[in-house]
Amino acid sequence: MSSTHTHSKKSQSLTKNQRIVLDLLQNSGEPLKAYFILDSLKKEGLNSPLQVYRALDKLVELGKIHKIESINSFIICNNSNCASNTAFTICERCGKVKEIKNKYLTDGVCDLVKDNQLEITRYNLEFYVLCKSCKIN
Amino acid sequence: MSSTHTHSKKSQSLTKNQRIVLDLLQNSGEPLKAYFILDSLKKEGLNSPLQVYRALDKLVELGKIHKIESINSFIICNNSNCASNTAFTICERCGKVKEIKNKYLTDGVCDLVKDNQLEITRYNLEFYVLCKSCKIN
DNA sequence: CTCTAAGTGTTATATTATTACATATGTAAT
DNA sequence: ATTACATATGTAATAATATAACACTTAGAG
Repeated sequence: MSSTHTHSKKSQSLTKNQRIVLDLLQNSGEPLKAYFILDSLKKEGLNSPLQVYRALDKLVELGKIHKIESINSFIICNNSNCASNTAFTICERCGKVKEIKNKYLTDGVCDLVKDNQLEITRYNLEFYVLCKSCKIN
Repeated sequence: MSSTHTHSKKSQSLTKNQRIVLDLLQNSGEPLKAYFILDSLKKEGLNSPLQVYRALDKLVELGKIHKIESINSFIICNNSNCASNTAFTICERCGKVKEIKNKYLTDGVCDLVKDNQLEITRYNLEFYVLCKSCKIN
C-alpha cells in the first residue's frame, strides 16, 4: 500500500457500461427494472440485456446498488457502508420504495440475529407498508 | 356471523388444484419452483403454468405457503400463524432454506419496527447464511 | 333455482435472466 | 514493449419466470 495517488483506481474503476448504469440509477433514485435500464440506455450504446445484467451484477457486488428481490428491480444504495445488507420499505399501494437508513433498526436486526445464534453473511429485509401519502388518500 | 357450523367451509375450501399443489409442497418441505411443480403435477392433470400460479397465489394469500422472493420459489409455511410475514435463512453454499420459527426474533423485528414508527402490513426477511453442514465441509 | 363470485382450461404472450462464444481491454510482471 | 492474465464487451440465441385474455364451469348464498 505504498501509493500516494492510486486510491483513485479503486474508486474510479468502473467501466463505461457500469458507469452509465450507475449514473442512471443515481439520477433516478427510484428502483428501476433491467429492461427499462436497457431501453433508457440504448442511445448510450447498450444493446443487449446481458450488458445490463453484467453491469448490475458488478454494481451489486460492489455494494453501489441493491436488488429489491420482490419487484425485480435495482436501486442506488444510499447508505455509505451497508455492504450487501439491504432493508427497504415498499408501499403496497403505490409501489414506492425507500431504503431504510435507520441505524437502530438495522443494528437491532443484527443483534437479534446474534442473540439467536445465527451466523449471517448478509440479509435482505423487505417491509411492506402504506406510505404517508397513500395513507392520506 | 350467525353461523353454527359454517366454519368447515373456510378450512376445507381448497379446490383440487390448490390441494394438489399444497400437498406437493407439504410433502417436499423444500422450496419448489413453479415450473417444477407444474412438471411434477402433470400426471395429476395440471397442464399450464397459469394453473400453478393461480393455486400458488391463493395459497400464499391464505398464508399456507410462502414465496421466497430471492429464489423465485415457494415453500410450505411451518408456523401456525405467521400470516403473510416471512423470515428465512438461505444457505449461500447449498441453497437450503429454513423458515425461522424463532418467536423472539420475529417479535423483535416487530418491536424494532414499531419503535421506529414504521407501520408495516407485512414483511419478508431473507437471511443468507452458511448452514451447519456447509460450515463443516 | 338462480345469481354471483371464484375457479378452470387453454392459448398466446410478456417479462426476467442466462448460456455460449468470439473479441477486446486493463493491469501487473517480465 | 511484451506477455500473461483476469475482467469486460458485443452479439445471438434461448431459458426461466410470470401474466393477459377469453370462454366456460362450479360451489355456495339467498
